[in-house]
Amino acid sequence: MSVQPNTTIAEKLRLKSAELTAAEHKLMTTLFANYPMAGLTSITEFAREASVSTPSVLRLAKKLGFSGFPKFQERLRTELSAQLQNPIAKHDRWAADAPDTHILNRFATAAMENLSGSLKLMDHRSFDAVARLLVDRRRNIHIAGGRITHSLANYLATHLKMARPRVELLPAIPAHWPQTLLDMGKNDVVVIFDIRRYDARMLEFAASAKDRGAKVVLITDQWISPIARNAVHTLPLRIEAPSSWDSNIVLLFVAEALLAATVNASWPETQARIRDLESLSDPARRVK
Amino acid sequence: MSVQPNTTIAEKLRLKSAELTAAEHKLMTTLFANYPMAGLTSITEFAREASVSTPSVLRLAKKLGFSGFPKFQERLRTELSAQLQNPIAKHDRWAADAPDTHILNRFATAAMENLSGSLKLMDHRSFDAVARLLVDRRRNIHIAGGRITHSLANYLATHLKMARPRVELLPAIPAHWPQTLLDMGKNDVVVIFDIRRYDARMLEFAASAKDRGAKVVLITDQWISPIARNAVHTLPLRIEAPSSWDSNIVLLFVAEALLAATVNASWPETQARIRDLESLSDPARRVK
DNA sequence: TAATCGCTGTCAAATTCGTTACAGTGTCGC
DNA sequence: GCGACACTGTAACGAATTTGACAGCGATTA
Repeated sequence: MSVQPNTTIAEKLRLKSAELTAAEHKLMTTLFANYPMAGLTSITEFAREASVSTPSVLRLAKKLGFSGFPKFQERLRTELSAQLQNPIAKHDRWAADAPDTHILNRFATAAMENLSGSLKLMDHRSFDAVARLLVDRRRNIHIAGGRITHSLANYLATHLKMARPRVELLPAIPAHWPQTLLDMGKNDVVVIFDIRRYDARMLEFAASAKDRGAKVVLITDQWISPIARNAVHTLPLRIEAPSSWDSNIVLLFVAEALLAATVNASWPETQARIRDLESLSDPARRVK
Repeated sequence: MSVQPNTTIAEKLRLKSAELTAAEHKLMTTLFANYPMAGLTSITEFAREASVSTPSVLRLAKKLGFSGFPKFQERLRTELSAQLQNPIAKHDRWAADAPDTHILNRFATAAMENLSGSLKLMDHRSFDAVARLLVDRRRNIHIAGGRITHSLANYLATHLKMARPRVELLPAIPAHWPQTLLDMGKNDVVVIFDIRRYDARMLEFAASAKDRGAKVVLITDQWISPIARNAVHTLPLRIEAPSSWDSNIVLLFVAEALLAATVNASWPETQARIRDLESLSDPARRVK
């Protein structure tokens, strides 16, 4: 049996520590003193830190089964980034008694990773700035989505309409967009969902909206839609999924978080508005 | 005033993000996607990872105030080892430098809990059974949602239509439902999203559908809609959120997972269908 | 005591990396 | 339109790294 591919370098070193030479022991202790950062500098520095020669480092790397020092370093990096990943990903069994390979579990893992990845990617200041735009009741809000994301735009629009006036969903059909552009000015905010493959017509729409003074807010994926050039705020998200499509869960996450932030920021008005809405849809008031 | 020695590279990037060029933005998102490990490889690899040229990396490093790439890297390493020493910083994996009380973090925590809670609640055998119904191309699929969940029903319907024929979204307006019921028989499947406050008319609709022999699939919350009495499969989910509304993220999660399961189970046909669809929407084929 | 063996460092070749200079590309303002 | 400008990639250079070859050193054994 040869080297286990999944054992960490620390474990390998401990296992082999009996067979290590003096210089190699020095390297080991140096590495453990500041694991694994000590091994992430150049081979020269690592050697100097341990007061041995560079070839000794190389020999150690080879003894552990690596073809060279860069490979050794690559493994250290991989280990570390795995360790830095959200510990939640180390799930203690998701769906009860379903195997880890079950689509539910694979999707759940992907969703968690997308979520934590998106939070790292996103700037919370931009998020707050967008929320402020949505709270401002003097502004007209337009929500737009492409072929895939139109339902999400719809979701955001539906809920935002409950919280405040002057919210419109951009029609799904591009032929109807000019009517919306017609009245657009610097009091308007356009929230656009655009993920790959990016929609060329949506880009034109965003450019026109910007030309007319509207503020464009873009919610996109990690590869960033070209609309970003026309946007005042861009929220990039991770959307990878174990399927032939991307996952739009994080888009909904951001939509809901924006809604919550908007509602929180103007709770008294919103509460009154919702009461009003409910009384209007109360059957007791309807004509029999 | 010059560069603050104690600001992290992440903060610097966020502060300067407005002044960054397109290539630099790519680098930033790449770095954040795997922070800070992505920056600890060679300048060449980092550039390739972000699909930009090596000089662009160098320019970014200089823009942030470093004399060269190695200095930039050194800072990343210093940050990382500081973070590794200090276990409190381990929480920084979520929204960078935003407080734990920030709505983004609170919402993310809720989403994660809802997700893992839902997986425990749900029976994966029911899930598989639902997926099998959706795969069967002889059946007619109807997707229905209430006031809040109609966008999600729309999402599922839109995507399912790409994967297979005979998929219809139930209109939002109850007055149109009888037309759908008219032709419903035991070959029909009705997928209903229903979360609290449960929709009385949707319950009537489900009962009628069942009476006519259709199989009703219910996606609901943990308190379980009364429609469950008429459903052959019920998928209960957790939907609590730190806001005045519930969170529908897990509903979308189940919708996407069902889609993925459906597509996986009939990949050859689906793939052919999607190719066909794309050739139809190819502009080159359109009448000029 | 001498010879062998294994370990370690020095040195230099080869490779990779980091950097600079320059040219092409697109964009904005006049 | 048409310069001016900023941005980006290519190419070439110099610098640093990585690696292999070799020789010195010490320990162990005959």
